[in-house]
Amino acid sequence: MPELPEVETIRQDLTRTIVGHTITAAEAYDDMILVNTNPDDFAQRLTGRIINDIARRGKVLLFRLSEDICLLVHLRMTGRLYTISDQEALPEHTRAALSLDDGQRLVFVNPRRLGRLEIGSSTDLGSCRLLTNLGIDALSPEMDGRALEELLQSHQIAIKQFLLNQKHLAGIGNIYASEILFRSRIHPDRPANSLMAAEQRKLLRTMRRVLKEAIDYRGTTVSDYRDGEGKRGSYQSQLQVYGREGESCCRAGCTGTIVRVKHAGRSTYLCPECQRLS
DNA sequence: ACAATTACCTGTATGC
DNA sequence: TGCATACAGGTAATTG
Repeated sequence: MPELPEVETIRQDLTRTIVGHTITAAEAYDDMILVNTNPDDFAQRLTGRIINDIARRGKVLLFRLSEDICLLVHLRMTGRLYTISDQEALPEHTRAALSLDDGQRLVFVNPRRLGRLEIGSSTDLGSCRLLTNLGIDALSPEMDGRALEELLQSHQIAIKQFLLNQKHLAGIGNIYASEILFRSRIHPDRPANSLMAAEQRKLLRTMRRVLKEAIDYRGTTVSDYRDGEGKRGSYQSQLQVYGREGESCCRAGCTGTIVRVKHAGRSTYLCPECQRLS
């Protein structure tokens, strides 16, 4: 569920609330969500560690702990990561929980069990499974016009699917792919390597603007997403095409109607008037 | 190497 | 109400 803006919002929230604290207990209740570890090892390696800082790469959160331990978290479709009080009952579908020295508890809630927690070494992040095949972060300064052009020119796959592939650039998911292409006025079926230089520049500018705006709005809550305190985001109010099939295009002077199509089984929303194939 | 398809899970909404 | 089906913001594995 969460894409770059949602994961970044959680990172900012948790940086404020849990960095500097010590983990006093760590429990995992579901083997399936663990990568390169098991419940006993999970408890043993995390207990007593101090949370030094929280980083993000694409949709992956990295909790850098004392002793060079790094806890990596990918929320996939329905994962939530937020703090509660250790006086509260664990929420339904809690798959793991970290108790902290100040009475907070960080819970990983994941109904569909597609999310993943991995324990790695801060000095050897390259060997972490959650980071393999991850391209440059979409908001990194390294993802500039030259880097994007380089990536686009070697692929003729539809631009929608190109944007969703995390090995090209990391962080964009199904909601923001539709929003970014609509605001760039690029048809989602356009081959990646067919974009003109002006379109490439527009795509890059729009991508940065939309992702940053969504972070300012604390992410998009269509259904499951919650921030680091368990609260909803608000960027859903700003969505211009996603989930708006049958509604009128919002662009001034356009009389088009938003349609929904499929790419690799996933919904794509667009305005056929604003986003032409030819 | 690239692209397309399938599989992994479970909760919710929809239609009959 | 019960049941079948479709769908969901993600990625990995498999196949061509």
